[in-house]
Amino acid sequence: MDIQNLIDNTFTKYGLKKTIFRKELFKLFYDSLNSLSAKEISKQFSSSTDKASIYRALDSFEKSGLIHQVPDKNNLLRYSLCKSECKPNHHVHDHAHFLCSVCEETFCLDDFKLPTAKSHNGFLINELKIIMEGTCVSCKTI
Amino acid sequence: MDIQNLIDNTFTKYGLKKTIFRKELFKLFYDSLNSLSAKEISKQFSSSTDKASIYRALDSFEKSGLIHQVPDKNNLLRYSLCKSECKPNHHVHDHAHFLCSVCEETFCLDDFKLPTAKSHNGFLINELKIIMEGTCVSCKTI
DNA sequence: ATATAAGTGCAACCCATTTGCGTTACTAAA
DNA sequence: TTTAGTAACGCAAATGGGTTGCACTTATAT
Repeated sequence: MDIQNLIDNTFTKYGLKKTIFRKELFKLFYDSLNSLSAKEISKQFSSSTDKASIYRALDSFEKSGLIHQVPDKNNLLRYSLCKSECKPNHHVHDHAHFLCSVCEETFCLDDFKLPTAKSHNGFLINELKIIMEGTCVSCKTI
Repeated sequence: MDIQNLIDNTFTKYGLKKTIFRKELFKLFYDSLNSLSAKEISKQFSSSTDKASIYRALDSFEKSGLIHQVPDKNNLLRYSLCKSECKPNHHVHDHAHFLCSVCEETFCLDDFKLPTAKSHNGFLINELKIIMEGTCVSCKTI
């Protein structure tokens, strides 16, 4: 499925209007290797694009299962494109995240799978995250 | 070692002045089962205690290895008392953290140990965190 | 005692994110 | 194709956690 069809299908499916801005925002995530923060997104659009629109679009994309929040070194809201397994209001993320201390990028380590225990000492576990910090492959070799 | 001696020893050791506020702040952590945010701390002191003093105290306690930052559901700065293994500028935290979705408390799961791998697919790992979300023991039984 | 430096309170600031509101522009139904 | 309904928009103002500058206070060492 190419990106235009993907946008058409998903936007229709979840009642998202196909505005120019939202279509381009989705494409930005689609083309991006890593994650994006509101500030980084803002730089990709003209200055007339309001930050409120960006935050609202991110929020509704997340609710539709298109993108998911990833951790950020500076506690910013930061998102990545979801895999196809994600559904509205039910994200499936079984991988660890890596924060690079040098370039401050966040990477999804898709092959680092998370433990699946559902409880520990009486604590009921709904969600489990593994967040690593260190130096990413690219920064290591500079 | 009782708490007064503990305060005397540690404060002296790390050049922290024994002011009334900082001694009471330390005691608050010492007496608290879980973690504390600046806002929660603020409620425990008179309104003349400025938030800047709280943040500065938290910062210097952390640098001295007395408390460590723990994750928070709402991205607030949140701290817990350290175990004795922590040293100034060198925290040793090999346990997972649990965020309760009901009471929003953060718990240290001291017996849930972290993996110790130093690298993954060329990514160099300095630090690894495991953060669980769900329902804590107390909230489960309500 | 006195000097020094850590700690305090106050006010102002920073900056990411949110909210209110009136307007615009998709979309679906007539 | 027109039209009504509503998602999304832009703008401005607010919110709120955290920080900073500065003058004043207080603990501590000599």
